Amino acid sequence: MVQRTEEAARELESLRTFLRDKEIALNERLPPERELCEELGLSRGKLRKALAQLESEGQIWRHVGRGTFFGPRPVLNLGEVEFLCEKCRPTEVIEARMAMEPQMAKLAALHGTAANFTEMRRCIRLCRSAKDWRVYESWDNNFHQAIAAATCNKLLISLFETLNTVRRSTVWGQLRATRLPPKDHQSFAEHDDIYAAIVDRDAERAAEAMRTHLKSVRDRSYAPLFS
Amino acid sequence: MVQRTEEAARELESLRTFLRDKEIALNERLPPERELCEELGLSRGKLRKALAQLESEGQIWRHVGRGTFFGPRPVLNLGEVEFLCEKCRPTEVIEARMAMEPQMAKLAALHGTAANFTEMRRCIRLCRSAKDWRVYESWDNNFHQAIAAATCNKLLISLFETLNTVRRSTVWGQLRATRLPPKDHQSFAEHDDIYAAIVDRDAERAAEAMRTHLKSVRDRSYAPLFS
DNA sequence: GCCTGAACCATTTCGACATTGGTCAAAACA
DNA sequence: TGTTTTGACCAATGTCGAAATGGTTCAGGC
Repeated sequence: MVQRTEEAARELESLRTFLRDKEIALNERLPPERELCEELGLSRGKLRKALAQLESEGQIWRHVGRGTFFGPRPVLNLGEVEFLCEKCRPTEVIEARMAMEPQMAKLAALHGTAANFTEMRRCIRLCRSAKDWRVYESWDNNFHQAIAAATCNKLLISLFETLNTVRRSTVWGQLRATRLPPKDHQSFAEHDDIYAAIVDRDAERAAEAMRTHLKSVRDRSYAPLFS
Repeated sequence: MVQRTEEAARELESLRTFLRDKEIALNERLPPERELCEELGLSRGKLRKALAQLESEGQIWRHVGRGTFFGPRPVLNLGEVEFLCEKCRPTEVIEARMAMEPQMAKLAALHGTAANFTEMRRCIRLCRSAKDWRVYESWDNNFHQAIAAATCNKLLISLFETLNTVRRSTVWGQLRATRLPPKDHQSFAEHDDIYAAIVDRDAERAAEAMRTHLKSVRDRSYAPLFS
């Protein structure tokens, strides 16, 4: 039994080193499974197990007929989002978030289920334990997405996914340029406040906590521009 | 000169009667220009002039490589919107509107330009003068879209277009079933209030007026269900 | 019992070709 | 001379079939 898990771990590691060495870019498609089998000297079954592990970690995503891709799964059709990304100034993104997210926090406090709260806790926990700014960003994203899910309103969820995708692309562009520090203790406390208000079913407090958080994010993001 | 305009008018009328007699459905593609030329016995130039007139009236829309279509131009990719229309309950649509539109009214009060205000006035005027519930709905839509445009935030505008398209489809379904009266004096006054607050640059009052309007719409739409 | 390899499936991508609205210039017409 | 028609061309889109891809199943082998 130990033999088997050890072997699986080695296969997983060989896949990870492949991604690192080949310097696969974000959203880039990696070779089809059948080619990767030969390249890594694995059977397709073994390879698929390793890929499944990476997928569960959110490192890659797969789609029948399209391929396997590096990075988080895009939630929406890329065409429109690319269009929006090009046309939007970063200030527009934060303005849109400040318009939408406090209202969604309200609805999350009103309609959220226990499962939604569990997911929020998970995101907060993994946000805190992130050793890398990239992983932190990912779980921060998931936290806000979890709040959207808690509204139990499919239309709002879909709208927020679009907003979030645009946000992610612009933020990532910023991060690559400015190399922000990966850990941000202020955001941790603010996330806690938002979560507490939602679980308490206190809609107004949830909206206010979200507003405070977004203001804080905005000031931190754009303060360097004026200093 | 009179001869020529008379002739153009006759060609335009023959095209209108064609649309009526063939009972072209909403969003249906009508025959390509080259076929229509033969069918109506017009040269392509004449036909295109008549088509341009209908397009300027908003009756049809055209796109290179796709064709000419009956009805208002869809503002977004239909695939996602159709998906959302099927999956959304009407209560979700009004909930999403109550979350987004008051915030957008705020931003419209802050960032709106004179051109935006002129467009809002036009929509309000044409809303009042509408003799048909279908036309009324159309200009009501345009009014809310004008408010979105006044935020000067391309991302929010795009998000609202999606919301508005979903709303339109569900509202149209309702209307066809329940045959609501086309004129609604309460909405007229509410539109005026929203417009006045935005022009006064009073963000909070604009949001409150929008909230009042949406509550009123919600109560009128769903009151019949509980009576 | 488990792994392997191959085959098969549903979905998607890609390329070649036909179609369509937009445009222009020469021909035909008045 | 001025206008309209006609045909041709262009860029963008739809169409359709072949190839590619992830997901699944199953017989064969260790």
